Amino acid sequence: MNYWLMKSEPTVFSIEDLKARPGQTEHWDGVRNYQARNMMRDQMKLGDRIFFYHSNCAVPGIVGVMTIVRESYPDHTAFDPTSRYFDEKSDMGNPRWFMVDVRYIRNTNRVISLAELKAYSALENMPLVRKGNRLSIMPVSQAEWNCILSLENVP
DNA sequence: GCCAACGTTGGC
DNA sequence: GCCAACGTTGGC
Repeated sequence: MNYWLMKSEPTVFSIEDLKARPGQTEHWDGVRNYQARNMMRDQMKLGDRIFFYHSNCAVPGIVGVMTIVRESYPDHTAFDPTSRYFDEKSDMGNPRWFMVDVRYIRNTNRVISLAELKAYSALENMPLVRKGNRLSIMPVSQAEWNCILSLENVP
């Protein structure tokens, strides 16, 4: 099983939004970065665990855990001219962008903030805490996953 | 292939 | 709102 972290701006799509969806499941559309796409398309597998991260908000940080319930398939919003994610260069015969379906598992006991994550040397290699890195989807190692979960109950 | 201009991300 | 960092675009 692989571990991941996925970012979303809570004003656009929050963990509460995911929790409220039918089946607590939603497709993760709108990824328009090749590195992130490649990870979704080639490496994300059913059952993988994912940290849900709230970005661009008052307290950016990890807010919950979700899992993959459908592996990659074409992101249909790229074909929709009315979508903010429309990409005229993606055609249905040879889609450029992909997405996966994710399902809510749980909220973390508290928000594990970016500021806090930056304080742990065990996490210093995560793209998340590296200056200038803007990857919206990134792999998380087993050790990093365990480290982060262990912070959940730290007051 | 180079690189300047531009757009986006996302913390602060 | 600011701005640093980075990715993409397009002229040449």
